[in-house]
Amino acid sequence: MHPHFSTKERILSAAEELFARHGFAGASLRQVTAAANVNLAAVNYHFGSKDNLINELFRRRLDELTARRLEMLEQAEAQPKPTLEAILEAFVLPALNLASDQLGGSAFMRVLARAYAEHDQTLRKFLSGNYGHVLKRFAQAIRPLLPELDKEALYWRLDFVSGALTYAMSDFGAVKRPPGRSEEDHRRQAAREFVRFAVAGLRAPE
Amino acid sequence: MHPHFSTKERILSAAEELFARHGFAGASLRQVTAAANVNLAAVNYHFGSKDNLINELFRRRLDELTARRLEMLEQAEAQPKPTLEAILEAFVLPALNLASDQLGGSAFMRVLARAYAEHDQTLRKFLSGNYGHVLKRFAQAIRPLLPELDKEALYWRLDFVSGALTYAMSDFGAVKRPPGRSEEDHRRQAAREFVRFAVAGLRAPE
DNA sequence: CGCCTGATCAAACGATCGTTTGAAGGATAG
DNA sequence: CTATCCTTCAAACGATCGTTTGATCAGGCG
Repeated sequence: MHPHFSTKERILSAAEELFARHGFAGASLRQVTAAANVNLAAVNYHFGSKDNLINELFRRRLDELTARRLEMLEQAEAQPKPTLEAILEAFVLPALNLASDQLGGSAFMRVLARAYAEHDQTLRKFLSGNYGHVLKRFAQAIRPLLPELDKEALYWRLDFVSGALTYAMSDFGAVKRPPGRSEEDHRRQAAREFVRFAVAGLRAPE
Repeated sequence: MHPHFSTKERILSAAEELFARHGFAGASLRQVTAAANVNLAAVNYHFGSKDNLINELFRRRLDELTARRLEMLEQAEAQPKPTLEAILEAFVLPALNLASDQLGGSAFMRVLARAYAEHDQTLRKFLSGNYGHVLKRFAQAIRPLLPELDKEALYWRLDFVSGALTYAMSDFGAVKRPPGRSEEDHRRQAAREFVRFAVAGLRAPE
């Protein structure tokens, strides 16, 4: 089908789409390998197990996503007067670009939202162990810009922000793309609306 | 185990907890019936199928939740000058009460977050068909209070609000209840923080 | 008592799950 | 050419899935 993509990548892309649609337990390796046009045994040959396939699926996207986020964050902090908007954009824009630019990026965002709902220890441990430092890093960056907010209130609001972002980026919501607008415009609109919303929410008077 | 609870209710409660933890496909009926201390066949006898058990699980909680929300909304609208805060509280407080007061309410909120991630048509159709009118009703109530906001922007922001609420109430977040504070105080604090955040976000200048 | 009805039970149904096996293919190096 | 290594393949493994079956139990009523 796609001879220029390797077996591993075909499996990862098919898994991304099917896990997004049916969940990790709900999509079987037989569905995945059938969609990827590879043999069933290829998953265990290349990835060892289904659990490890899931881990590699996240690693493929998150390594680059967190790198871009921290990169933009440092650029924002390097400015003489860093703004809350710039910091939030450093968090939102890389995710938006992943979701709209890259093939299957939208499916990955839905998979990511599923990961938040997983209380199984294996995946949670993997994600928080490898990527948990990013959220803390952003909290540190935001804190001096909201000195009047006590620590607990800030954490509350950051929780609200990440919840809203995850939800909004996963296409779960009611806002449908109008027929006349391109996918990219739709997502840029979403990012603009989201940053406005989040900045105002974080700045709410105590 | 709980002789004063019927078989149906024991199944519903056990399913709520296990579906919250492992997902709909990830938790088996054998796990559910074992946790509920009932026979495996009891699920198909009382509910017909696993899918219908899931539907009834939502119906048990959502009927009362939406009733309380609409009730509080009408009270807020009956005031001479309805405030955005009062309307949002009508949306938030019943959910928070469910999550903290009722046994298993917290698990139900996590199940609800999972439902948002389900793109399978069966559950989505059931939920939007039975409870989709509530969000529209709240949008109608909020709209005259934010006349400067165009319709699309309002829907965006309401999406963010429900996403933030869903994730915040599902214990996915970082905010844990401090040891010295009662559950009720924690919930009231969460509601206060959330309403402040949401009001400010909704009122963000265009 | 005998009869009926609804609930619960152990057991089994076929289907599907993740994983493993051993053989076959296909390219490269000596 | 043969030998080697990586990959792919069909087939099967035991386990577990949702669902169904038919027997058994308990209680109300004539």
